[in-house]
Amino acid sequence: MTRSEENYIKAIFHLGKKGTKEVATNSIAELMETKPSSVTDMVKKLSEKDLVNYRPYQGVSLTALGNKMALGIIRKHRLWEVFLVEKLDFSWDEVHDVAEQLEHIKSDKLIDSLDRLLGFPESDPHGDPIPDKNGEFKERDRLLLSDVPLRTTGVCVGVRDSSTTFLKFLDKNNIALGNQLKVLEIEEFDGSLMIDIMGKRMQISHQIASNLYIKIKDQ
Amino acid sequence: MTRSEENYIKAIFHLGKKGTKEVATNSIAELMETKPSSVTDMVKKLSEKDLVNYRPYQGVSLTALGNKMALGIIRKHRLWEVFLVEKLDFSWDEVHDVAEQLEHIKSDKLIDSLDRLLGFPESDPHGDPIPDKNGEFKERDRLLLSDVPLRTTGVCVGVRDSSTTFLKFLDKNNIALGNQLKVLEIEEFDGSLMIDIMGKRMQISHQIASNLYIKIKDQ
DNA sequence: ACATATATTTAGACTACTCTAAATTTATAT
DNA sequence: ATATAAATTTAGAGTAGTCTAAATATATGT
Repeated sequence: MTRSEENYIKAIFHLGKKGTKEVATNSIAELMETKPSSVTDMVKKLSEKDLVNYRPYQGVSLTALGNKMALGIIRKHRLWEVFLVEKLDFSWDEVHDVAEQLEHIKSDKLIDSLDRLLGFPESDPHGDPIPDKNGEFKERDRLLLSDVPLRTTGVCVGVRDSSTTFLKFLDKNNIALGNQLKVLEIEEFDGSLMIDIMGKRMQISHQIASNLYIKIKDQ
Repeated sequence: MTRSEENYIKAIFHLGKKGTKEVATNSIAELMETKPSSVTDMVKKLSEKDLVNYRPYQGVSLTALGNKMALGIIRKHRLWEVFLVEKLDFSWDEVHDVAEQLEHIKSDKLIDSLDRLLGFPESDPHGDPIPDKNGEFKERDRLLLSDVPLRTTGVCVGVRDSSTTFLKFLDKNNIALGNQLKVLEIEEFDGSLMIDIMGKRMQISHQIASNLYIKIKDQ
């Protein structure tokens, strides 16, 4: 696969997970910051290679093979992210661009050794799960903070939005993965929450809560 | 610079070091396994960007800027080689292909952090010097084993040929960087040597000796 | 159901890089 | 010095990926 093909496969994978199975040409174009006509061309090519299912005007989905390829790329991306944070002291908002480049390096030995060096991590710095060598990942039983009931106690395990802006915001407010938190109040009017995080009370908007994953305290 | 431009600059750098300053179109083509006509095209392009000096039919040389770029790429290549060997347990004959890919990753922060992680190494697994951030490298005072006189004592510090075949040969014969050795005999007929390496006597051909660098024992 | 808006595809063109084949320049031999 | 060989460049074409503009298909509102 060329670099460009890999990027399309990855985009289709990400769009395919959330919501419907068939991905629209325009949404791929938007995510990849390219034109719909370019997407059509590439999708035809990927279809010839049996990486996607494509019927004109009906959208695209990954084949089993395409899915496997996507998982391989995501595995590499996320392992490199862990490497950058753990070994090279990158912050979690700095890793994405470099990992976008590193994910295309082709060498099974490299990626398996990297996995070993890092101690076979199960999630990346944003809390997203890392597929293993065979493309399997442990599904995390995590919930959006905005979806849990009052008095819920849990640990912050991931972010849904991993944009620089959001991550920097979390840093500024001392919210990090692994932090304990409890929902103290839910404001009906705007959906904002009063939470206790690591012993400190804090008001957060619905917008924030709906981009933070928590794992509910045992049970 | 595109990946392809970087590869040309690197090739011109390597060819420019050994021997004359002006590099021939054909030699670039041969090294890069491409056609001379492709070289001509690219060289014109690099010339426009002020990375090389080019006069038709007269050969090519790097400009100051081109040289700086080449050193940047070589720095990255060699640092990644050290990483692969030191951190991921690659053997010295396995690193080249992966480093060829990694050398094109663009991120100053990445490469400087990697340098730090590795403890600012001065040479790669083959004994070749690693340029620092400013493109300077400490010139090693090393000599080819085939060029030193009888009874010379020294330490093996590098290889001139870093092909898989040669490196595997050295491994098989337990010759590694850092090994102490002494020249016991020089056979006039074929230039072969009898050496003592780490306490073991061994006969090596002129061909081998002329691809091994040694650093002469203090003095 | 029909007009209109939106999504998607097609057609044709452009850039970067590569190639083959032919033309041109430089080097070499006698 | 001139013929011939070797190296190099030019001309023209091909591939991968992208784009714009136009054509076509699908969705939506009344």
